Amino acid sequence: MNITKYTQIVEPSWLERPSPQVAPDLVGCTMVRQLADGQILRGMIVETEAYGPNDPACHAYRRRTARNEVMFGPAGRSYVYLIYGRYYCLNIVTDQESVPSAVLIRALQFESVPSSIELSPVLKLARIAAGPGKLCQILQIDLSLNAQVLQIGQPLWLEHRHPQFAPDIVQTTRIGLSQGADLPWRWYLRNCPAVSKL
DNA sequence: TCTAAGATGGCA
DNA sequence: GCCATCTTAGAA
Repeated sequence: MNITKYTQIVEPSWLERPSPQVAPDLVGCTMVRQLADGQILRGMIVETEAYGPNDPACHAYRRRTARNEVMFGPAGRSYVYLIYGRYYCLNIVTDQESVPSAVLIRALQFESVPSSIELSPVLKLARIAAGPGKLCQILQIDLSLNAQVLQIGQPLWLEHRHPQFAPDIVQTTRIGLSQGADLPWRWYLRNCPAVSKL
């Protein structure tokens, strides 16, 4: 089975569901980043978390603000934010318009080291995009990629997983939260070295 | 205006 | 375990 050669683009309508439904379905899908020079980077999504309405850990829990605005918009756009003044995190906006909801992409698995990346021994390939901040570094994502429509020809888009690929997905609680830590809204591919060790 | 905390990651 | 680093949102 060649997962990388299957390129069925994810349409916004497929993302118009509650984030806890979309998040596990995104595990095994491919995140695609096209740089300004045309170079394309691809990584398989191996870890996700859902955030949604009535969720105390969601950035939009209290009210609509300039930062979380895109979460209230239509599905199929990016939501990028700065965390700890140091790293960016990438989310996929989900659900119906006006319902603040998104899926955080926490880890990607690459099949080869992107040529845009400084060397890096093969030993480290498995973990070059292990973590929401690290994957944004690899994909060269910053706030300029916030609120972008995910479609081919844009800087970012998603491709469905191969129809014959049935990932072994584990469901558990989210990471790094002080509120809403009890909700089992994190999913990851079992036995994948890029997944957070928690 | 002021300030505490944050969906992190690297290093000791 | 600790800290870099700075935006955001809630409090005052």
